[in-house]
Amino acid sequence: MSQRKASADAGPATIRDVAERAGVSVASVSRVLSGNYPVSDDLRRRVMKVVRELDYVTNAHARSLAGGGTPTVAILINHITGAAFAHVAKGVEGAASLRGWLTLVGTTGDDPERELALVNLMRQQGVTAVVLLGGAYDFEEYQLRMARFARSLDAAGSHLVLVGRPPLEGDVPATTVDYDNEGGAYAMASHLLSAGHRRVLVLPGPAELTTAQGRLNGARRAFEAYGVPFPPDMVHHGPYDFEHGLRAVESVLREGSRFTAILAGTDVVAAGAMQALRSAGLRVPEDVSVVGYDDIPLASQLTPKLSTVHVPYEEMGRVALRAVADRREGGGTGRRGGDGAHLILGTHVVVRQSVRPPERQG
Amino acid sequence: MSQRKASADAGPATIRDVAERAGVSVASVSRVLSGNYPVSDDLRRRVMKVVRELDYVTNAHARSLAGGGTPTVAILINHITGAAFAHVAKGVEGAASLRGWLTLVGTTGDDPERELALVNLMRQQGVTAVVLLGGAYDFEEYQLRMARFARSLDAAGSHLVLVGRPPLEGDVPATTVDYDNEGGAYAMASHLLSAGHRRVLVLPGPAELTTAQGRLNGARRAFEAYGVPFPPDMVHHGPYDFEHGLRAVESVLREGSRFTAILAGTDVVAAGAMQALRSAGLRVPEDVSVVGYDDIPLASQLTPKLSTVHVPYEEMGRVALRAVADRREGGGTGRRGGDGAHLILGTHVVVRQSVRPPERQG
DNA sequence: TTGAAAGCGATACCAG
DNA sequence: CTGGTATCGCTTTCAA
Repeated sequence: MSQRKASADAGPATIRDVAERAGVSVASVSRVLSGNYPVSDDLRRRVMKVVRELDYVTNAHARSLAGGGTPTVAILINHITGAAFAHVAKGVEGAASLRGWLTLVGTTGDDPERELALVNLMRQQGVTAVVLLGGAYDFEEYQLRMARFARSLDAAGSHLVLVGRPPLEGDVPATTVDYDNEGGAYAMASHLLSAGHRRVLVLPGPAELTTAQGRLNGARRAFEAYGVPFPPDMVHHGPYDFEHGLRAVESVLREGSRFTAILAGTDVVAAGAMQALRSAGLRVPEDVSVVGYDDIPLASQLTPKLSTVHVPYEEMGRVALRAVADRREGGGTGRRGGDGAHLILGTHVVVRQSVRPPERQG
Repeated sequence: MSQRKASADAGPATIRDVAERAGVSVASVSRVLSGNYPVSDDLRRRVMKVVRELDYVTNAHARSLAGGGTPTVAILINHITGAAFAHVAKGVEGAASLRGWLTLVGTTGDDPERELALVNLMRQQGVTAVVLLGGAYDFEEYQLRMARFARSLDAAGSHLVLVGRPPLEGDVPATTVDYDNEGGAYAMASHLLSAGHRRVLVLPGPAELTTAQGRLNGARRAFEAYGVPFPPDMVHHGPYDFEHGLRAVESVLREGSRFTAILAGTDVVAAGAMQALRSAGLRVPEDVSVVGYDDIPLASQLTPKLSTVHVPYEEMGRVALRAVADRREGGGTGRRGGDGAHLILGTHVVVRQSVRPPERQG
């Protein structure tokens, strides 16, 4: 039963296997593989040969434990489907892999319990940063909850990044990457108003979602600036989905309310709204103008092409990763380019073909 | 300067910190936390109290090294955007987190180099399984390449799962989760043919992509079965995107070729095609019938609603994860429910509103 | 330049 | 039930 010395060991090859077979020390193998230490060409050759023979790869866990380790970002999102998420994720993952970082993904399904569990799980994994994506539900404890996450992660040597969410108040170790949500809505609504629209159906999204609130506020401010009334009965909250846009417009049409334009909370909602209008025999933009928000590919694929607010999702992802990467480089007590930092990217209206002055409508 | 014994240690708390502060052994703390060993209520209470005070979480790397460790699946995909991916990912991630597994995501950007690098990276991470997603480019070395991956991963105690890709030939330790791609195309084409269409424009996708090849073959077989000619000039290859659908139809229209229906390789391509038809003043389905493939949400959001082939993407993700999970449970030398296994899920035509007999067209 | 040995943090086996 | 302790695979001083 003394088959322990056999080369047919169980499990993957270890650094020791490589060392023995190459007739060198484990330290040397480690040095060759890390590449951040001077080694003789001969040694390198011998080691690499064995590495190839054994198809050896370093055990990342052991490496992490010992000090080295691949930096890792974790992206936490409510729902993995949804174009906006995909683009932020693309930005994060792209920037991460560019630096040799790993990307983890977890979904919370709108469940605070799961969110907590995931943050802790990521803490266990020793991730370099945790990126929380997408609008947050504006419950009372949001600030406390996030502050707790931030401190927990910070204490574990990790860092919290909020993307597309409201920043944290006070001295909390977290970075926020946001976009000018309200400004975009203000500009979009202004576009409609300046075209002459006065009766506008507003479908901001879920009432409790911070992004929806911001978009609604932006619109309201624009109306005020134009001195145009903003009747509450023209605002219909609901999920950020096609179905909601469809149903909301159907019901408003059924009630007989008059409107010349629709300001949708997202492009997908706008698509649903357009569908409903079409079914009702109404043309866009001849009879009703429609605008969206997000500028996902769908917007330019609709007929007519949808005028909307461009949100730089992918760039937000890149910026988020860069923020934590820089922070890491800068390391130590140097200027901590991130703590409590609030980066805001711009939004802008993309004018396409779904808006027309009401004079020329119906 | 002797603040080393202070509780304000550097870095996160370790199991030893907890043990000391609770006045118990590290072994006991480990037992309480693992929960898979009998401990007294008193001990548990004391330990948990300290755990909360210190906001302690176990170091996943150390745990993995020592034997325990969270099972992890890695999803490798060409491009992270794209609805089909999102749904498979949802299936995998959902099934994974249900079991407490972690999900890693990496993108290859169609680059074989990066694919290799990622597989190795995952091997280092000691992931339980690597899921390769999406059609593969049918180059000569595909089989060899994948076989190599499979063996590498297998030797490292991991497992390769191919989703939506052709299975591996020979005795290779990999699992394939596929769908009846060709069958779906056959059925879809038959649907068009039985409606009376004879001149059909086919936009299968990229010529080198296995999924596109399968869809094209399915269509061809259907035409043969109906004794209808399948002219090469009615087949236009191109990317799986909106733009391609748009351009292809525009150019065919410009050339003056006649057709009464379009068989698109994906729903997105179909959407582009519909856009081009509309621009040309052609109505769907009155003038031209259009069908897609995939059945992503977009399909039912188009006007008219798109008839297409339903592919159970999310279920494929779930099945893929279940396969590796079962394999793991069954463990050891027991029946290895996975090696070389090839699971094929069904597809079916979803009839909506984009097809009409040609007699009633134009 | 290279080798020997001390941890990194947690698990699990072996005593008590 | 609870406490020591060897061990996992690798990195990194400290010597040679």
